Amino acid sequence: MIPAADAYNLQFFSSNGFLRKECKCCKRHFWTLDPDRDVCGDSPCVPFSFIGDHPFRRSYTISEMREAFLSFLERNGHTRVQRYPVVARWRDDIFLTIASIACFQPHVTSGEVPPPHNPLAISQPCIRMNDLDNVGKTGGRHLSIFEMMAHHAFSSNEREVYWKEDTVRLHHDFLTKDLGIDGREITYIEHWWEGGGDAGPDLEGMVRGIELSTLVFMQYRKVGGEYQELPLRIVDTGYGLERFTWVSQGTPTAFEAIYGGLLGDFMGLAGIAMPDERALAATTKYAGLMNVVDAGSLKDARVQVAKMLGTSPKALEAQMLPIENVTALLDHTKTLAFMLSDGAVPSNVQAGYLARLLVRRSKRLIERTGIKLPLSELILMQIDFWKGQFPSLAENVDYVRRVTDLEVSRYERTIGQGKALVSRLIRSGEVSQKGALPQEKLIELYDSNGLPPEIVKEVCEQQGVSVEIPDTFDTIVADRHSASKAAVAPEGVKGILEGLPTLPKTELVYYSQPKARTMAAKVLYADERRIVLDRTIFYPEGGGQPSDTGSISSGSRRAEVAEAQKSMGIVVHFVTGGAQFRPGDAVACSISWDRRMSLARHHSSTHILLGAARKVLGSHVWQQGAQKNVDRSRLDISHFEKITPEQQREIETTANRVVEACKPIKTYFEDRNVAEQRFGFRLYQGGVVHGPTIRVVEVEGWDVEACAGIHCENTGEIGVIKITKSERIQDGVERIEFASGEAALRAIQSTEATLQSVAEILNTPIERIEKASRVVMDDFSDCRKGMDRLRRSMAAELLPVLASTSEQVGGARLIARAFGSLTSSDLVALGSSLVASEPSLVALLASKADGSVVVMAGDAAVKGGFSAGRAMAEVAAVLKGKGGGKPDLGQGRVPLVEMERFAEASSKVRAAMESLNPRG
RNA sequence: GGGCUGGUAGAUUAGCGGCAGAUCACCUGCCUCGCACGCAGGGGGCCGUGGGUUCAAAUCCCACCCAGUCCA
Repeated sequence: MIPAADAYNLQFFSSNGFLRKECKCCKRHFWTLDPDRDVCGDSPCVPFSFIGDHPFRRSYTISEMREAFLSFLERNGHTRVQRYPVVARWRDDIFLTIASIACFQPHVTSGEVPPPHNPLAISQPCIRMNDLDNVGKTGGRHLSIFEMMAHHAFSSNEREVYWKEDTVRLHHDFLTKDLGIDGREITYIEHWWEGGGDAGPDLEGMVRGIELSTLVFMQYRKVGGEYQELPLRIVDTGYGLERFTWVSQGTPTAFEAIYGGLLGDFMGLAGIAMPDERALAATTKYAGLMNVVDAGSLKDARVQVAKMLGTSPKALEAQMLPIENVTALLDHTKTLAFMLSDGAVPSNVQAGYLARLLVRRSKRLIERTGIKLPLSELILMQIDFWKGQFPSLAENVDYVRRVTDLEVSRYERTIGQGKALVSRLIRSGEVSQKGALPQEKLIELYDSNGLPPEIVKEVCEQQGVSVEIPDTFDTIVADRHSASKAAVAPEGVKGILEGLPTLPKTELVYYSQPKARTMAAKVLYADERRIVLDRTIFYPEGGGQPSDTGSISSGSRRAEVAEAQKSMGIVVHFVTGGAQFRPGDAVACSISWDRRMSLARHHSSTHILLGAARKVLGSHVWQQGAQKNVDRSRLDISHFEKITPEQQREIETTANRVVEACKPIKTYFEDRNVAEQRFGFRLYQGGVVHGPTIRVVEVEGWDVEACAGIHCENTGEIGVIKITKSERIQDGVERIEFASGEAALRAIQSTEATLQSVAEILNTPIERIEKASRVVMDDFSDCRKGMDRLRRSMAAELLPVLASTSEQVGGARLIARAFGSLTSSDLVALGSSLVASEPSLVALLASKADGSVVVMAGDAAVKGGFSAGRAMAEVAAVLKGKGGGKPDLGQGRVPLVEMERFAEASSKVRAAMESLNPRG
């Protein structure tokens, strides 16, 4: 979209003497106080020029800068807001908090929920993984974690907070008055911003070649290709804390400014000294100038910098590479510290996968830098370094250490197994013949076995096999996946309100009177399968809790309610026989009480179990999903390893203690912002909750969640909770299945019944069932072994007897014999002994017990051209059976009655042997 | 959520329709003062589970379970 011509024509600019210019280099428009300036101020149009010469009044540390910003805004009418988690659990479209505004999407930006304060100021740690490869190579312009300082103002038609003028003024004042930057150093580049479906004009604040801030004015929603006005006009600013700090210090890279002494610590661990500051500064400047994006442009930059310093690119690389690795590691470990402390569980899905990716990259960086400490120690160093500014980081230290160590050992195992796989592949012939590993294999090893190409190359070259890693490796992997991507069929939204007139919202009596079993109401709408009432006690399906069932009646008229659904605040009862009712009818409602109580017990149990799991397994446990039902329910939780039987019992015991304690379960509606402040984001276990008010379910002193479901009023009503099963439904997610109340009793009884019937089968009392089953299994095993031995000895004993019955046929000998009670494998065992002792022998053996026939031929007979398989086929044809095989062995089966004609079969084999050339 | 591998003796694995094998570890004996020693012999397998196809399945097909891995 082309923004309106006056979108950036601010009073602020004109009255303060700003001039609008066009950059002679990139042609973008920008505003400046300097009449002589003709470039926009962004790199690559101008180089970084703050290194060693910063334009601030003084230097700031990270925490000083953060405080300067937040207190400046507080002085200017903003309220400071605490940072949000970096794992964006309130969003279903992104995994990580990627910007400060992400904290308020979608509920605040859509206008549904008021912001916690308006205007507000925040410094939000954000994680972005899209430029991981560049981290460390650009002097700190790319970081996987950074803090976005921001002031946000949300204006509507009812209330104007502030818009462009005040935003730019605030920005300019902060930079000039508080930080002491000369106004002529600052340029504002005109830009159009779009993200997450929203759009608006924005101004980029540039100082000395680096973008310090972005001032976005969100005012459109992009629907299709059209821009529609948003109900809110949102000031979405972003001030890069790390960049502000960096520029204020003028250090060669941002890492000195961000990490201070920690950088030196990491360098010390890697045993390297800081390289020449000139080289560092030059590299950073050039990286900015050349807009390094890939390996190619990095190489170019190196050549340039080397020329400038009068050294060779190789020497420069040798000097720079170690520090690039250390700084990247510094960045990755900080990101991990935040993610893991926020409870991210490394896995193969969602945010967990990003955590896994970072662990693996970091592990490789550790190896390259030669650091001897385990990754978990480095992450703990980060926590130690940052916990003063972010106290919550220190709360999960045990979990962070355990999960990191576990994850690293998993990675080592994967790599170890992968290397063995590569070695086997090399030995397998196909590869060793060519002396090169096909590219297809290289891709497959990565895609299926997680082996990075560099490691494959390393292993291969050690064994003299060449490998070529294609430049487009990542693209090839991506193509592999996009080709096989199945079309996702969007599920049609059930139009439960389809065809209904406009109706008022239903009064939800199940909330105000949760113990009401019956209720009088008035019909507002009725057709054959749907009834809408003015009020209802039927809980509609939602939040993993199924709907109530029951009946709606009036005198002799009665409709059975199979299900209730809610949409737009209206509860629709799905019934049979709804046509009997008319709008205005007074009706009596009645719900199936046993069902309701069972559902409530299971739902309350879910909350109790979640709390118990958190207590037993750790505070990284979050609900990943749940489904309640009348006799079984399940709760999915995030956890990094299989729940052991001991842990399962402990969770069960802990949960039942809460039941026994008869704790009150309070449910109430609360302002969203108030509830968030009091209970934090633990509230959102059940997923995204919409609306300005949320319903809080509080198991006193145990668990608090935003939840719409129907609960018991006291934990004692649950009676008992029995965990029936726990399983791993995916990496990082464990499913706990359980039953509550009477259903729990039934579950226990059913297990007992199974046990009972097993005991009957084993003919033993339950108390001795373990021992008895062990004896049975041992006996079974002994029997198998005994049978094997018997077979072998039988064959050995039959051997001489049978051998003496052989007759000479052509150049070979034949033994043909049908037995009464052998199996097919007995025949094979016997036959193989026979032909082993006499290479010219052909054995035709059959069993009258099961109709199996075996033909075996010794080496000499096979060399002579005899085929046991073909002979078998002929035998099968004669005896109306089926069979075949290889030259040395044929097997088949024929109907038992045909066995009487075994002699015919043997003459057939004899004939086949006679036709052979006796000398082979 | 989607894709791809793989599950065979305690461990690592070969076999990929037709007699379940190897190496290490284990046990016994011999040899050496001893070196992850050498030699001979031995024990140890519901070939992940359940169906199906077949005369015949570790092997092919389907479903499930378990493990690993890549992508969003």
